[in-house]
Amino acid sequence: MMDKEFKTRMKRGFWKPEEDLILKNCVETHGEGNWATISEKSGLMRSGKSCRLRWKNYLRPNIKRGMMSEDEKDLIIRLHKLLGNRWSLIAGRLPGRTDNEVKNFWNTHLNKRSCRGKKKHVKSKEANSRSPLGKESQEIPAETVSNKEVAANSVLDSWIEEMQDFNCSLLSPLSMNNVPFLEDEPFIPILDDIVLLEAFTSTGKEAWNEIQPFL
DNA sequence: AACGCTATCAACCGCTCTCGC
DNA sequence: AGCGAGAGCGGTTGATAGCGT
Repeated sequence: MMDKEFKTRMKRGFWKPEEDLILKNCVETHGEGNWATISEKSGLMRSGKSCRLRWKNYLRPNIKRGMMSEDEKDLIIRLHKLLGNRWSLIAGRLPGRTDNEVKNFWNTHLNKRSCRGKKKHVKSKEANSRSPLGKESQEIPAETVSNKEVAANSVLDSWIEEMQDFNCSLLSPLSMNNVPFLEDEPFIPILDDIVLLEAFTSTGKEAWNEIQPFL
């Protein structure tokens, strides 16, 4: 266990390449998950949390860096629609992508769609709020939506429509209170992760066949 | 060229969850 | 069953690169 003094001496901020190397070696030695041990034994003066984050987001094998592909973007939009801000769950569907990366990508590239346009009219510090999630409720003025955005929205809309049709017969046990399945978040955990993946990679009817045994 | 503004992303914070005792 | 410690998650912050004026 770490004492108070040790905690206050913890190093913070950006990681150096040599620190990455030490952490990598330590994870190989002590195993992924023993972050308190790794933090102490590495001598990096980094908290277990910090070590875990660095490993998970940058040093772990098979991390994919760079631009998101169109497929990945599409999947993020779809999954976010269903799961909300459950970044780790969404990232789990994108091989090589981390929750932090997906979250940043959503907040910068995808979520900005909903607040663009307003910036054309309101150029103030308020418009550049550091709280991107708060922009979610803002409306897109029709005249500022580009063709690309229209296309992206139409893909999403068609998918939502498909899912809504599909949900006509897919109601949660709470449907007695007229709560539609997809809007009822507490029901989602009933669906196994793998089944959710299947639901996204197949058509509605196929997904229903996959899900049914679990209900 | 200089300055201010904006976008991006790595990292931290605080809360919740899980597990062992 | 209750408690504490550690791990995990989502929200937020801060540094900085890039762009526009």
